[in-house]
Amino acid sequence: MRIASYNINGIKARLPRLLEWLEETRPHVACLQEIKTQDEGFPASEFEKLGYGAIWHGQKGFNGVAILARDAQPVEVQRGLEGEPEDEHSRYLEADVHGLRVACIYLPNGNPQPGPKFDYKLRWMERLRKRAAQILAEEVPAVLAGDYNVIPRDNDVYSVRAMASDALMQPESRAAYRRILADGWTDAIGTLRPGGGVWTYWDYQAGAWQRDHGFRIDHLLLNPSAADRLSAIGVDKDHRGREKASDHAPTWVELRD
DNA sequence: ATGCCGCCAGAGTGGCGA
Repeated sequence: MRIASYNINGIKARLPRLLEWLEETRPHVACLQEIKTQDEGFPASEFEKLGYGAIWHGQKGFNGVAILARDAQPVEVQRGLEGEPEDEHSRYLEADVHGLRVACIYLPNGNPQPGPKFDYKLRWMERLRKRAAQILAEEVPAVLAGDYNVIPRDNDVYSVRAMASDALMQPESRAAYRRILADGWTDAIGTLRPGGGVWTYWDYQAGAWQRDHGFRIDHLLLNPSAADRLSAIGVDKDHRGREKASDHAPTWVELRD
């Protein structure tokens, strides 16, 4: 079973590319981030035509997450994270589907740092950690998939120096990420590719794609029962190189049945 | 040092977020 995470950077602008990717790769579950649409604008019928059920948590203009499932309807468990009732960003959606608990995550970027956006990022990570701990206690196979906006290690970025002051690789961001892992989550790609060099994002600017100036910020975290079933990981890198592509590439894990 | 892109308001372009 393949579970993919894909920051699509606008579902309206990306729809042909997204449908093409679904048809070509047929993931069992696809977690989408940055759909950038209100709930009314979500093109559920387009996914239905391809045999995908969906749930979504939209927002006007930016953010927004969705979970698609092949030949199944995800059963929503939670939307949003507890801890800040005034936080209206649509960044978290959780469902049961295909015998798994799946969370779709769009973690705050946090730039510029230092500043209120960075503080929000760190608070959001602690709120996520609390929810993740509750999921661990349920002991169902679980995957936390999304755009974490965290570069976990120095070998997950094309240039440490170029990104040194970025919120994505500040020590505080990395420490918060490591705390989640230390609770019992396995970073699937980090674990199967300890040497690094796997990118999931290439900026639109500065010819980053052509120069292969990328980094790894899209992660799939597995609880122990899911990690026991991990058989492969991958990045659908060729989709990043197509016309009108997202700046992220689809990133996935394969779990044994 | 800079290079892009999607979305919004509101009808040009500029602002925001990334």
